[in-house]
Amino acid sequence: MSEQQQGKGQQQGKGQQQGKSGGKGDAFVTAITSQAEDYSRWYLDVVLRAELADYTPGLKGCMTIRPYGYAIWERIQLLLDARLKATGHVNAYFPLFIPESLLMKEAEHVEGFAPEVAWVTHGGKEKLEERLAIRPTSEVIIGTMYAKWLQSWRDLPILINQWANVVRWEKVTRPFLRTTEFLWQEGHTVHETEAEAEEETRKILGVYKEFVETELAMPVIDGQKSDAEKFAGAAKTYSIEALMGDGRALQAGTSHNLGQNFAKAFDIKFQGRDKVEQHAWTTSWGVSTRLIGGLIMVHGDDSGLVLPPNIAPYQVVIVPIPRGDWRETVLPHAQAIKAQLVAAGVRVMLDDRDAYTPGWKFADWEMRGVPVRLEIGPKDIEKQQVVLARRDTREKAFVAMDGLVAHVQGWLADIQASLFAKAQQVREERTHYTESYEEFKALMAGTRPGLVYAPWCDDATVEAQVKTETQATIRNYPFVAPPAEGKVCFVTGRPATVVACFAKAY
RNA sequence: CGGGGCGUAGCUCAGCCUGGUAGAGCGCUCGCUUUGGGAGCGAGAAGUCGCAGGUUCGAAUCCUGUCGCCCCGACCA
Repeated sequence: MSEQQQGKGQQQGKGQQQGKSGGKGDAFVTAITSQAEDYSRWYLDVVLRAELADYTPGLKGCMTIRPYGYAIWERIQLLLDARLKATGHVNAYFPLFIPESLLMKEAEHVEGFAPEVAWVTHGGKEKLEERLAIRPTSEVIIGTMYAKWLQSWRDLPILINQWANVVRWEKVTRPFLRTTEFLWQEGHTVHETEAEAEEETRKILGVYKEFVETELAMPVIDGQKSDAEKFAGAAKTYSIEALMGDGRALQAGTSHNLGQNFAKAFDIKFQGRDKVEQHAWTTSWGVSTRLIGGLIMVHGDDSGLVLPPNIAPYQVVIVPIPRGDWRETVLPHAQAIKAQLVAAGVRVMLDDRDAYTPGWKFADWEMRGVPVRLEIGPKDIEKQQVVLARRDTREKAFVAMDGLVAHVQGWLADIQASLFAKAQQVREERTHYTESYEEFKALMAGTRPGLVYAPWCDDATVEAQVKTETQATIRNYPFVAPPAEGKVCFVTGRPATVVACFAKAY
C-alpha cells in the first residue's frame, strides 16, 4: 500500500513534477516536458513518446502515423462513419489527381488553394501534357463526376462521403495539427434547393458536434465562419471550435454550404420538377486527423496522453504482478479476467511482457493514456480482488472479482463523463465576454488567452486589424451567444450585427 | 518565405573554439538474481559524425552549399 505516494496532486495539468530529482511525487515521467515549461514541446513529446506518430527521415512536413495513433484514427472512423451512414450517406472513393484544367474552373477556389497545391509533372520519364494536382480537397473531381451522373430531380439528393488522404503544401507543420499530407473524411452532397443544402450543412455540423463531444469528450463551439475565414468558393462555412490546454482554439471540423458556385463551375445541373434545367445546390464537409491533435491537447497532462474511454484503443490494461512462477499462478487469472471483459465488449490489453517490471508498465501505459489499469497479483488472488487505477484522477481502488466487469464499465462511463465535464469547466473558465477593445487586448496578451466573445460590426478590414494587433482571429459567430442587438462593435463603435468568438488559433 | 537555434550510437548529449581518425549515460542483446510505481550485477553488440562539395598530408572539428527538425513571425478551410 506504500504506492499511494503519488496521490492525486494535479488538476488541470498545471506544472507538475519534472521527474529529475528522484523525490517521491515524481517517480515517473522523465521523458515528457511539462506543459508549464513549454507547451509545444510537451505536445511533441507526447506524440513521439506515446508512439502516435513519428517523423519520416528526409521528407518534410509528413508524419508516419504509428499503430497506436492509427488505432485512435480507426476509432474515429468507426464511430463517425456509423453516424454518417445513419444520416443517409454512403461511401465512395474518388481519384487522388486533379487535372489542372479542372482545378481552374472555380476561380475563388483556385485562388484559395493555389499556394498549397502539389503538382505532378511527370509520368515515369515523360513530361505530362497537363499537370496533375494532388487533391488538396475533392470538390473539383467529385463535382466533375456529379455533373456526369446527375440528370433529374429524382436523382437528388446525392449524399456521398469519402475517407481519403489529401495534400496541402504547408510552410509550417506540426504532427496531426498541420501536416503536408493528412487523412480525413470529406462529404460532398447535392441538393435540389438552397434550403435543403443549408439544412444538410447544418445537420452535418450537428453530427460533428455530437460526435466530438460524445466520443472525444471535447466540448466545441458551433457557429458560422466570417467571410474572411470561410472556405474558398463557399457561400457559407460553419465550424466547430475547441479550446486547447494552452488557451488557443482549434478548428475541429467544418461544414460548407457551397451554394451554386461549384454547380455552375462544373455544370452540375438537373431537370427540375418544373421541367426546367437548373443548377443544383451543393455542400461539403470534413474532419481530419487533426482531431487527434485536439484530443491530446484537451485531455493530456504532464504524464502524457489521457484518452476518453470511447476513443481509447485499449480501455483497460491488465498488468499482472509477477511473483515466483507467476506464469502458472497469476497469468491464468489475468487471462480469465481479460476474457470476461472482452466478452462484455471492453477493449483490453493484457501486458504479460516478461522484460518489464510492473512499475515500468504502469508509467508506460499512463503515458499512452489508457483510461483504466487493472493490477492483479498473488495477494489479490488470495483475496479474490484486483486493483483498479484511473488515469484521469489517479484514484486507486481494491475491487472484488465478483461484479468486476460491471465495476469496470461503471468506471469507464464515469471517466468519459468527467473528462467532458472537466474540459467544459476549463473552457468556461477561459471564456470571456467584452465590449472593450482594451480589455480584449489584455486578455489576448495573457499566457492562456482563451475565447473572447464580443459584439462585432462584421467588417473584414477591422478583422484584419484585430489580427495584426492581437494575433486573434474570429473563430466563428457562435449559434449560442449573447444578443448583438443594441450593442456597438467593440473595436469601431459602429452598430454591432453579431457577436463573434475570437481566439488565437492553431 | 524571413529571423534565430539544432543535426555525433535507438534516445539525451559531450567532443568542435585550438584539425591527428569518436566518447558517456540511458536504451538494446545474453546470463543470473529480481518484479505491488520506470530493478540489480556481470558480459556484449552498436555510429558512412544529416548529406554534398572544398581547404588540408590528415576534417566530427575549418569553409561553401544543401536537406531535415525546433522556436518566433508572415502565409494558410
